[in-house]
Amino acid sequence: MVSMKDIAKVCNVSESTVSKALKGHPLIKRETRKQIQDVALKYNYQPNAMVESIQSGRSKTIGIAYNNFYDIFGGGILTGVFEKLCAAGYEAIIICWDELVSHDAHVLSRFSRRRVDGLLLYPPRKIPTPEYLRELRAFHNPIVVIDQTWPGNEFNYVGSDNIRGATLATEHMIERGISDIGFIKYSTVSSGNERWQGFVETMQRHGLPIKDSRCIDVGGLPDYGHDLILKMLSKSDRPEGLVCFNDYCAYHAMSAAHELGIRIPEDLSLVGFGDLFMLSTLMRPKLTTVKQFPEDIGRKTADILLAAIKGSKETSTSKKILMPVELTCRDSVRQK
Amino acid sequence: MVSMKDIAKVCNVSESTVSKALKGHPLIKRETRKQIQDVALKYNYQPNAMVESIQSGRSKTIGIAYNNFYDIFGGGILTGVFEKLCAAGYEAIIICWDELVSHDAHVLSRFSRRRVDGLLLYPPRKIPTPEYLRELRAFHNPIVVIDQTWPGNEFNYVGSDNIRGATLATEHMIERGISDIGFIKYSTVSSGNERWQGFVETMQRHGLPIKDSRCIDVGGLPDYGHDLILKMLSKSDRPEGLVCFNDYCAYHAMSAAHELGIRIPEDLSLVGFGDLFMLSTLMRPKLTTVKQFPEDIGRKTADILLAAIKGSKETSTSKKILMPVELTCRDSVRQK
DNA sequence: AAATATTTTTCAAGTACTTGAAATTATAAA
DNA sequence: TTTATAATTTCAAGTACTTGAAAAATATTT
Repeated sequence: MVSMKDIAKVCNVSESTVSKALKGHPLIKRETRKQIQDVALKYNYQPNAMVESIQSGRSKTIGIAYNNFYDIFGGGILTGVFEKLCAAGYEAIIICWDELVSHDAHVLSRFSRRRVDGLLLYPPRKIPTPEYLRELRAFHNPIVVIDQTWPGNEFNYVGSDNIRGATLATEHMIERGISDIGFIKYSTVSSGNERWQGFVETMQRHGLPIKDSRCIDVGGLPDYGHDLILKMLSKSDRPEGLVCFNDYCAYHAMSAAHELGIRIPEDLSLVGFGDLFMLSTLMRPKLTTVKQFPEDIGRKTADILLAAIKGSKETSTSKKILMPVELTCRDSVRQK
Repeated sequence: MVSMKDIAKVCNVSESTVSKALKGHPLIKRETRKQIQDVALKYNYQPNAMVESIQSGRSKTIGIAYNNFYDIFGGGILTGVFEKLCAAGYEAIIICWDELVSHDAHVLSRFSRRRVDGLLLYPPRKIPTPEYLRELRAFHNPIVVIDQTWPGNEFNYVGSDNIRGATLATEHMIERGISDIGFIKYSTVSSGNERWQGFVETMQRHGLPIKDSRCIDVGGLPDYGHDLILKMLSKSDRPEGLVCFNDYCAYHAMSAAHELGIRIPEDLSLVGFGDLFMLSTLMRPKLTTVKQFPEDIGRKTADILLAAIKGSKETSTSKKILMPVELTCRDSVRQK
């Protein structure tokens, strides 16, 4: 790799002259500057970003603790995040969750050693452990958590407005004259509890009963609790409609219904959550679902993180952002 | 961030003593070493990886030019790549294709400035431009290209054995007594041409004709040429079977068939390529397809790149690796 | 106690730059 | 021609480390 030293030698000047010439310093004579810039171009000189980082104390790199690369929702988030990072001249180091926690030592040390300027957490659907929280609190740079929060969470947070989403889903069913509505919960994550809360509040507001036999919790279960769903639907006493924690649950509910000969939406209406690419439109019938905007979530997250990095010294209180959601009507809820 | 200087001050020794003590140098006295290590642990000292990089001339970072985060096949590749990188103590900087080429200047400069030790290219389905190739050739570190090659490609290459895959797909149809077989081509990428070649060779080997009216090329078309597929299938003179470039094409063929009331597999048999997560098993009927192993491709790619980085000076000839594929029989090809 | 050997620690230079101060060179005025 | 002024360029120190050589401290032998 060609360095400033090389250019200095070729141009017969000192390294500091090269340094100044390349950033257009006015103290350097026009012709000298021109010559140095030409030589730099000719040899395709690229400044060593790591040196700049050491000197400025800013690595212009953020760390992303990421669920996994099969996560289609996460893919949308990353797309939005990278768009903003690129525009700001930042790069990202991604470490997948399993690899992060595979070391018994410090979870964040790989990020610390690379001196990332900030941290973006998009963890898998798990409740944070105390050790992990302790490490996060000891981390000296800004942190934004996506899609997961917890009581007393002191970090910046960006996520979908889950309560509103569940409200939209439930009210849509009620509007279509469905009153015997069940819910597939996912209680091991915050978004799951928020969606459940939205469902409960909406049912109560409309004076509708919430029956235990129609609500199951598939949090953390393998295959999104396919067996549990099958069991609930195989009883003769089953709901007319099911609001599902997410599109995967809805998919399992739909295939369970297919197995049991239950027609959708005639015998059972379904609403999903997420509007995941390649999932909600591929199912037959196509899934009515609450649309989220992962790219917007990614962009917003990056904005907050970059702003926090810029104003590092100011002790701004942590931000909690709820991103809008929309109901996308397709064919899985019966007409009135 | 706590530095060696800080630890040296606390322990009342020089920085070089700290440096040696922390890497367990035997010249440092036991007690001194112990004390320094304890202090480092107490203050959670993390060495600055960028400094090590500058000194060693190895950034322990690779660059990944990546298609986009919605690519489910790419997700598998990244999973395999990251597994190997992590084990080798490497990190990766990912830049999505659109962002890479959005600068009119040097495409690879962002990687060069970060001094990546090697490059991994998983580009979108496009033929490389001459400028881009010129830049690649000028790049001083090892390069591995995934899933895309071209005549005279001088770089390392890892991809699925597309010819064999297409052969398996075509022979499966022939075995099931289907002889009027068409093909959905994707001629703007190398894998597309290889699959076409496998199809042609197999048909010829079995003495079966390849009819123009049954073969369409959807390379680069929006929506994987859905309209073209629809047009072909709406003629009364249509094939009994269609070998498709990939699962997306097969999906579009299937939904076109649904639109036209053509039954699958009774009236039309389909074989896809890829066995993409959430696609081939979600379609109804489930898709018979050629399974690829993206994680293995990722692992192999990382192995080759890391080996090339290690033995940088040796001028080993570039490697061309074809990864195995398998036929996964499901329900989209009619029984004999 | 002095000389020698051994152990332990520090110094200085290198990595690829940046930056303000100091030195050098060129130009203008006296 | 000397002096003052302005325009250029270089020096030196800093960033956070590593490394081999040199120095210092300690232990052993005579």
